Amino acid sequence: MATIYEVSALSGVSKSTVSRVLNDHANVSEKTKQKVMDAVKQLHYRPNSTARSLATNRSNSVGVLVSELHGPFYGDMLTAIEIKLRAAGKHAIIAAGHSDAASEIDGIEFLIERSCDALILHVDAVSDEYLIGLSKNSIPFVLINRYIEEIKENCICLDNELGGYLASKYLIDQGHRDIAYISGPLWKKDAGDRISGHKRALAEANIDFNAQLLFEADFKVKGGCDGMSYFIAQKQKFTALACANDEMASGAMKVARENGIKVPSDCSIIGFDNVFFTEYLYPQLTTVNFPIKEIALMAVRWILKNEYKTKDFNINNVFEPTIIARESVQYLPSK
Amino acid sequence: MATIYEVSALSGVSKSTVSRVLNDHANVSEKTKQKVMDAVKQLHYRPNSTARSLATNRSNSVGVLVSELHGPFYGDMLTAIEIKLRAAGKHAIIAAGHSDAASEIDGIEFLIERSCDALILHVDAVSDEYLIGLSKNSIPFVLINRYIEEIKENCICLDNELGGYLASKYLIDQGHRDIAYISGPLWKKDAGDRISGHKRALAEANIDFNAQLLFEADFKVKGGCDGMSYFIAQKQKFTALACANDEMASGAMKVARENGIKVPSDCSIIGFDNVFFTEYLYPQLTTVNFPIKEIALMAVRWILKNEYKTKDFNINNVFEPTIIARESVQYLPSK
DNA sequence: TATTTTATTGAAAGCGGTTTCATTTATTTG
DNA sequence: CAAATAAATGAAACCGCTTTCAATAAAATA
Repeated sequence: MATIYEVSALSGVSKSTVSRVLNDHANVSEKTKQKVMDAVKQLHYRPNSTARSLATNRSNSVGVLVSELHGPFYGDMLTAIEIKLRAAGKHAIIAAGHSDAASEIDGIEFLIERSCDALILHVDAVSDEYLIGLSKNSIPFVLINRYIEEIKENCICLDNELGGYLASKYLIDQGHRDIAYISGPLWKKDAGDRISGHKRALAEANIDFNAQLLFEADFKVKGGCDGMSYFIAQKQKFTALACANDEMASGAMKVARENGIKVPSDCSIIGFDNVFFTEYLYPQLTTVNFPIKEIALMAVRWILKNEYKTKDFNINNVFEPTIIARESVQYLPSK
Repeated sequence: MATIYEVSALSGVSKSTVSRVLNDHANVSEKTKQKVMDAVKQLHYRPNSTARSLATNRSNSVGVLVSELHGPFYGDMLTAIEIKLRAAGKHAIIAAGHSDAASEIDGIEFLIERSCDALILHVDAVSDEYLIGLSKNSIPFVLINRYIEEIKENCICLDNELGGYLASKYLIDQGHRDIAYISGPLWKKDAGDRISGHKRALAEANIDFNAQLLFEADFKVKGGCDGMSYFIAQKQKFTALACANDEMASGAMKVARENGIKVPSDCSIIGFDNVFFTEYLYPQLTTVNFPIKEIALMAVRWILKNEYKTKDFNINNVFEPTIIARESVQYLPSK
């Protein structure tokens, strides 16, 4: 690989000048600029990004830490991030946190050590305090899908409470009053918010919250299966089920089917997130849209604005969920 | 951030020695080693990875280029790669190629420019020649799910032909003789191999290949829908359908259902890849297992062995697919 | 035309490490 | 105990680029 020295030698100018040409500095005559560009082309020269980083104290890389790399949700998120970042000439260094505090901290430190300029974090296990502390550090970061009052400027999230509310309100509007709920792990902020919304909708319709109709699961298919099995075993009456995410909804649907419960005629089900495969379930899943792409893009804009001072983007910190009505919820005529 | 100079000053030894301690070089006395470690701890010193890269000409980062970042398939792949790489202290820089030759080349160059030490490529659009050329370059790379004779040492893949064969053979063994096939884009090597396997299975059972029962699609859900619609419109008789991947199979199942065709009683369907959600479809999809995690891990081992000379791993270049029997294929009694 | 200004350029000093080579100190060996 | 050998350390060069600062050349002003 050719270095700047060789370009300098071949073009007959100092490397300072070569550097200037390469970085579009003002005050370089057309003539020398041309000489340099010719040499660059002839030598197939490409600046060494490491050396450049060392000199500028900028790595042009942003670290992305997500709970998991697989799963329908994160894929869309990473895609959006990668496209936008690359278009800006930056790149993504990724790491997974696995929803475990130690592992998440480990991941964050790993990324910092790799001299990322900024971070995009989708973490749930790590404490608010840790993140608040991190914000006093020099490395800027955005938090996806998590709201912490003290550093709210760094948060880009969905209004999960509203999403939970909308989902249950939708069921209520369809005539349901006995609504079971499968939640995510309650120590996770988003899971907590979603169920709060659920309760608000119930309260608003004067429906008492029945703890028997709540099952705390894991946001995974397995949890949905377990939840539905639990409700069936409980012999509680319910005509609808709200799930805190689509994966659990698909698990619940599966178990319902195995137990001869028809969806939606015997039991309506609503999910949350609107991941791609909800459309291919049978029946197609009614759910709450989580505009993850938009949120991910906004996170990148935040980075571009705050770290790379690119343009003065408008940052929208909170996104609103909406209902995606499909087939898994049915109108229940009042008796 | 503290630098090596400060550690040197505080511990009272030269930075050469500090560097030695940090890199576990032999011939450093216990006493100085201790002094240095104390200073390191006191200053919360962490070596600057950029400077280190510049000096060693190693970035400890490997570039990962995949067609897409989303989709069930790539998620599993990235997860496996990230975990293994991080455990080895390396990191992944990711980029997407979007199954477009220009974009893939762009991505590869982007990664090279970012001074990755090695690359893991999952590309389909770029030509064999380009990759063969690249192999003469200095940057080592592994190719996932693609076999090119000239650089077969760099290829880690599934025996797609065998997979295609097994799928159709399985259908035939279940008594089917009128088998429709929805393939991926035929210019893609894996799609081509899979259908070759299909044809081999047909030939072996003395079934004539019927071009009317072939539909070339896009490996996406949409393609599966289109394929099934096409076959229905054609009014061709078929009792089973093999799809070149699971996403298309799910699309086909959906359209079948919408047209009152019962799966598997009216039509058996088999997929390919065994992505996570196949289990949650209704009926559960019978498919061909693509051990993507194992393949991804093997790719990392390849990199560790060939670029970082870690251990002398055994490299397995070709993996074998197996049938995962679930509910979507039914035995067809011969009349 | 002499004097300022301004536009171009180059030399050299970093950026924060690693590594070679020479030197000093500690150990062995004869 | 002197000489030879091995172990431990430091000085300085280097990795490839950016950037400050000073010097030179060109253009503008008086």
